[in-house]
Formats: sequence, C-alpha cells, structure tokens
Amino acid sequence: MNTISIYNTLINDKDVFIPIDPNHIKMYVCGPTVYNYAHVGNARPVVVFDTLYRLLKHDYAKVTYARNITDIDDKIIEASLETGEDISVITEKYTRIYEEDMGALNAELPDIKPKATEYVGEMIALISDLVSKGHAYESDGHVLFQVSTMDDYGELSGKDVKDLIAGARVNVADYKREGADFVLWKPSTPDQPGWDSPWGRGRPGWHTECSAMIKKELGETIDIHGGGQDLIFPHHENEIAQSKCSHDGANLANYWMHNGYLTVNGEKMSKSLGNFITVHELLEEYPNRGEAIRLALLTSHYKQPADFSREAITQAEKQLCRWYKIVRNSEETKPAKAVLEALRDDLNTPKAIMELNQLAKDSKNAGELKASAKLLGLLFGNAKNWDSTHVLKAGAGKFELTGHDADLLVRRKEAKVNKNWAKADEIRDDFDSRGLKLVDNPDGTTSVEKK
RNA sequence: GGCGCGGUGGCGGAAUGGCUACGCAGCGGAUUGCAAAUCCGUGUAUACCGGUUCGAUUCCGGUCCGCGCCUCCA
Repeated sequence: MNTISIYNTLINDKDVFIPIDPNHIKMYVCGPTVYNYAHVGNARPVVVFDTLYRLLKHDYAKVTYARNITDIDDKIIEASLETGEDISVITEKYTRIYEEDMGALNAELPDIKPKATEYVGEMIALISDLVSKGHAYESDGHVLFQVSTMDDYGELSGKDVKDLIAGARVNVADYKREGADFVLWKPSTPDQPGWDSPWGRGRPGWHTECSAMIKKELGETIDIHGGGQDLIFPHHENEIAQSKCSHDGANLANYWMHNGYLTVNGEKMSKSLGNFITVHELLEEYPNRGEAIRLALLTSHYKQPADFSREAITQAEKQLCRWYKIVRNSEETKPAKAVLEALRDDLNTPKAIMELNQLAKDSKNAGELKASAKLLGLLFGNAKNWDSTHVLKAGAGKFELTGHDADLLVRRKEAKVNKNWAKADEIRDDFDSRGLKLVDNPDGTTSVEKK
C-alpha cells in the first residue's frame, strides 16, 4: 500500500496517514461565510484541499469530502441591513458566485455542501448536550462554553488555558464566567433572524455548525479536517472543544491540516487589511485563465506563506501553454510514480510540478504527463485555449486598428510576397516605434499587439 | 507579554550531513526573410556568529531581520 504522510497540526509534525476505514475516507474543510466575494487568499485552501481530494480518490476506493456554507452570521445580517436585500437573497447569490469562481480554478464541488441554517436543530441538540454535561452554561440569554471544564483545551493551538483566562481581554462581557469562555448561542432581537430554543429565540453564536454537521453527515470522528492557518485558534480549537466534550473525548478529526497565508508584499492578504483581490476580479483580468491561477497557487508548498503576484500567474500560464502543446493529441495513461510520491509526501506540489517538467522533456511521456497533471487539477481542459499566441494576447490591451495601420499591414503583406524585406522591416519598425508589435502567425495572418 | 513560522541564485521555489531540483528571466548558439514561437547550451545562491562533525545550507545555541496567532478573517 502506498502511504500518504500529512503534517498534522495536532502533533506539530509530519505523520503517516492511517485512515479510520481504508474503504471510506472522510474529510471536512471549512467553507465560506457567504456575504461577499471570496479573495484569492480564500481560494488557496480550496485549491489545496481539492488537490488532496484528488489524491485521496486516486489512492482510496471512496472519499467523502464535505465543505460547509455558513449562511447565518452577523456579517450577513449586517450586509442585509446595508443593502436592504433579504438574507437568503444574499447568501444564495454569493454561494453561487463562490462555486462558479472556485469551479473556474478547476476545484471540484465537494460531495456534501451543508448549510448552517439547515442544521440549527442539530446545533441546539449539541449545545443542550454540552449544558447537561456541565461544559456549558446559560447566562443572560446566552449559552457559553466554559473552557476551564476541559482539561486539554488548547491542544491544537498549543495554548495554555490558564494564560487565556488570566490574560483576559480588557472587555470581558459580564455574562461570561471566565474570559476565555465562548458563546455557543446568543439571543436575537425581533428584527434579527432567530430560531426557538430552550434558551429563548436566538441564533448560533459560534461556528457550532461544523461540529453539528460533521457528526450528522460523517460521524463522531473523521480522518482529515482542513482550513487556513488563521482558523487554528480559536475556530478549530473551539470546534474540538464542542465535539470532544460532547463525545466523551473522541477525536473530532485525527489529522488537522492548515495551509499558510497568501501574502501581499509579505503581509497577510485579508479583508480587514483591504489588501486583497477577489477571484472574481482576477478572472476578469485573466479570462479563461483560472487554471493558471490554480497552478500559481500550487507552485509553493501549501504550508508555506506565498506572496501573491501577477508574475506568478503569467509564469504559470506559459508553463501550461508548453504542457498543453505536448499533451494536445495524447490520451492520458497512468500518473507517474514520481508525481504520486511527491504528492503523497504531505502534498509537495512544487516537487510534483518539477516532476511534471521532467516528463515534459520527452513527448513520449505525454500520456503520463496528462494523467499526472490531472491529479493536480491541471491539463484536462481544451488545449486549443492554450495556444502560445494567446499568451501574448492575454497581456495585451484591447485597441482599435486605425485605417492607416490596416493599410500599412496590407502593404507589408505585399512587400513580403515580393520579397521586399527592406520595405517589410521598415513597416515593422514603424509599428515598433509606436509600441506595437507585429507577429506573423503560421497561417499567414499578422497580429498586432500592444507591448 | 505568551505561543508559533520563516530568511536558498536576478525572481519564484524544492531538497539534502558530503555530489543542491525545477520553472521564469538573462546570456550564447541553432532554426525560421526579420520578429515571435521552438530547440540546444549556460548559474559566482543556502541572513549573520559560534558549536557538534572528517565534512553543515541541512543538526544545536545565539544575533539580526521579516511575518503570523492571541479579536471576525482561508
């Protein structure tokens, strides 16, 4: 059996992946809160875990991949108040856009896409259970998880509960017993969305949804739980607390994987810093180039921070053009062993890409190259869209050719037919001096591109 | 303050106790009237200072620098 190794945040080390049931792998990745567009940083885990999903499906008979949609959240309520649109209109719109944009990056849809609002009953049941077991308490219409009731709270993030309680923020809400306690349920005002509960009408206060949905759809303990590094604390720590305390200590997930940040000039890309670009915008800037964006995201190892740059996308685009040219008329065969081994080693995509380049050195490997690239979610599109001439055009601005220029092109063509090279070059130079580049295409036509 | 991550050639980015990928750019050559594309060739890189070692970029300690979490954020 081919083993996969995974860096597990739980033990801060790389570990051999041992599935609970080799016949059925279960993984869960934290999905979006749907109130606006996702940025490229949000796309990194999507692409990373999509690649893992493809590898797992290659290695195991059955894989169930779940990714939640958070469609109830204070940010959504705020967005609704701002735009005047109904909450469901907002969440449906951005769910659709999210799936389209991620689809453009060749990310497959997960098998299960649970929506928080469809699991409120399960969340209430979970919270009730935690209250009855003494891990949560009601206070002033809220239900809070009492962190000090859990011995190993902080096991994922390496934090010490005592520090968290002692180092309490300046403003500890007065309904909290201890500073580190977190809200499981909170009351809603009549104009806020809410559900009836044993504690009155309210809504989920924390992302109780992940724990509730995992239990219902996948079971108490799953194999892999993934997400961005910023979710380690408090989000995933709290998920673990909720689930473990409700399940008599059973692990929520055996392997926790976290991808590093996408940065901009070395700083984390984030909504609060405002230094982000949405996938939607990027796809408008690079039409039909989602695959290049995907490859750019995979050129660095998922745990490392990666700086966003358009240069990386352009470079990826060139790479894909070259590969597509080789693969164009080939049927995929089997993935190369070297590529599989790279991916099985904690998803070492940069090494896998290096191996793809090795395959690309000989056109005999075309079938293998195609099959191998498919594991990374690459090279199964239409090769016609990746003619190298398109690369030049992609970077060029749109403009209208004047009648004079069109006339010049006709005269250059005549000069070429007459083998009057001096005249042909003179016209080329004329265009060149105005920042325009002439490219003679193999079919005899000439393209004009802005430099 | 607590906890954590990282500094590899012009750029991106792997790997490794001795022989250090791969891509982009650059340079040289081939080829096509020219140009583009394509093909071949081409690299003076492991932040700094100590230690361990026959040998360290790799292991250990320290310094400097950058970043992150501790508050909603992939």
